[in-house]
Amino acid sequence: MNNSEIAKVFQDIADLLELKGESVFKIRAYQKAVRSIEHLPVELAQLRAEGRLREVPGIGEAIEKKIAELLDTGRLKYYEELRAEFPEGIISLLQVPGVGPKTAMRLSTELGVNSIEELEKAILDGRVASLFRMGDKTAENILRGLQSMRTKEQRIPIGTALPLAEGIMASLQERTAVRNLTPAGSLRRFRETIGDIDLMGTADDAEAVIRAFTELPQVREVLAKGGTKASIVTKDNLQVDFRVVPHDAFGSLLQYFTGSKQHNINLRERAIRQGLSLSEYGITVTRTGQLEKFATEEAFYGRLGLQYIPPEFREGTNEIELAEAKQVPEPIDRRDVKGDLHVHSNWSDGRDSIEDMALAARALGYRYIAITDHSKGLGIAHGLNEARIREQRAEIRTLNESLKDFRILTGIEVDIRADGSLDLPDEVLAEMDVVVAAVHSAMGQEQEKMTRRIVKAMENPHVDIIAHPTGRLLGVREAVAIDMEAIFRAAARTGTVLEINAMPDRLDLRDIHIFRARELGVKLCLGTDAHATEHLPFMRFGVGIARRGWAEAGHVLNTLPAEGVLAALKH
DNA sequence: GCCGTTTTCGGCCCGACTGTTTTCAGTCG
Repeated sequence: MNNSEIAKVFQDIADLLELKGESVFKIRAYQKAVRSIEHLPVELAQLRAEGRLREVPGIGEAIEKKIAELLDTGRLKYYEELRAEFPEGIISLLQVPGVGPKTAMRLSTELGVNSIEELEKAILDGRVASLFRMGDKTAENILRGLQSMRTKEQRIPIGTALPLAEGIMASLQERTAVRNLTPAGSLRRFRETIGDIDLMGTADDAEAVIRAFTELPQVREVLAKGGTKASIVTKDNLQVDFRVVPHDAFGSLLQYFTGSKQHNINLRERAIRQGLSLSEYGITVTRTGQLEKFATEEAFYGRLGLQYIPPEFREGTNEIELAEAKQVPEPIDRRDVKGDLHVHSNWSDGRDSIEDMALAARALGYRYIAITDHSKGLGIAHGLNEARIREQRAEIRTLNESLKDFRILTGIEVDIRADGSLDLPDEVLAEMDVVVAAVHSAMGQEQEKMTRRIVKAMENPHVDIIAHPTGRLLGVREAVAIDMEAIFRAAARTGTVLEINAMPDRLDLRDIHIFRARELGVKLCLGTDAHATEHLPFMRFGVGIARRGWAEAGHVLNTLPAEGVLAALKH
């Protein structure tokens, strides 16, 4: 079983224990284990083999045993017995906003409702409202939750959410005197998908800013509106929560609403031991009841004796311990990136000329790009054969003579065939500045074959970079079946660079892969896979995901100047 | 069920909102 399957079992256990009315601390322990496992950069099976399961925060004696049982047998007796105590389907009720464990249990025992469909029926015929301590409003609230669950976009990719949030922030800046306007929540932590957009700001006149927010042209519906906060649904069907506080309390507010939940819980547990109590309003000294306010997050963390923790690190792993020891890494910044190593042109399936791509890249402050059009095997993308490759190289040479302070590297995105061989002969690859290799076909191969295929490509001395290593497309296509640990080890062994593809529907490698690859000494690079000039700025998404993988500038090849990149590539 | 620079036992994050209530339980973030 893999990590997400095991996490799912423990999530179910936590839900079932809630229905059962077990100790909230026990439930919280399982939930903590789930979150911990979800963010784990290594498979549990491997940790167990190394005898290191107990090093994972939230995994103790009991959960360690359960993981072992799941890994050995694929089943868990405790889980099966627990499930047998409840009607099938009851857990699904917990997915409905407004329905918690108490309500779910009553719906099941008193009304025999054990599915979303039965719940809807029971609301519509009035049975839910007739329950003791329930009423029309509660029933209606649940119905609304049920409908929003169906109609609302679930989690949307950050590539969609961030521009929408920026549009709203720009409108708000134009119309009001709001200050410190910034995203919070998962958007600020740069998770690859976002549930709701959270915005924070400060103002002298909070009410005026809130009012302007609810009257923005993007607004379709106002869900709630008060003196300091409001929630709206945009015309894109996205919920946006906005909160405004006085300037001097902004630090603690932003910290609180950035989360993650587990990070905040860990932070507060630690604060209690220091005799402090944390909230969005500030830090209270328990002994005196004195509330201290913080205008910045730096000051807030500083008061707790901690180094500042970048939002992308705040997932409740070991970031607080590192901040205590003043050993938080300095994550890569967009300004560190000196060039783009994965760019297409109209020589294959790109839209724009090489010159236009180069000029656009230079305008972004880059010193170089690598033109990596597709190879001939990708007929659908007008892949290049040997003859056209030579023509393209001549054009690049001419352009390089006229471009000042900028260099176009010659390259190719060569197709990795189903058997791991490459689509172009070694002699042709040898003449390139940069060889990027990628899988584009036969993506359904079984894990062992796919892993061997990519490892074989990495063993080719001319292959510098593996592009979008897992092949996933967010919300469209799952990652190919592949043994990532084996890929990382082969990359480290052969000196092959793994790409962090910045295209917002790819973000591949993903955060936990970047984390693990780094640990194993794998070189990384950033590439946008741009097929038009307006794709070049997608670099910021790649940088954001790299930061979530705790990557520093030194881990990423194209923070070097062009000569440095060429010197570091293996061929 | 986890965990420890107070503890191997006795703690365990904090506040807001809502609805159905006469003081609070349930849910959410």
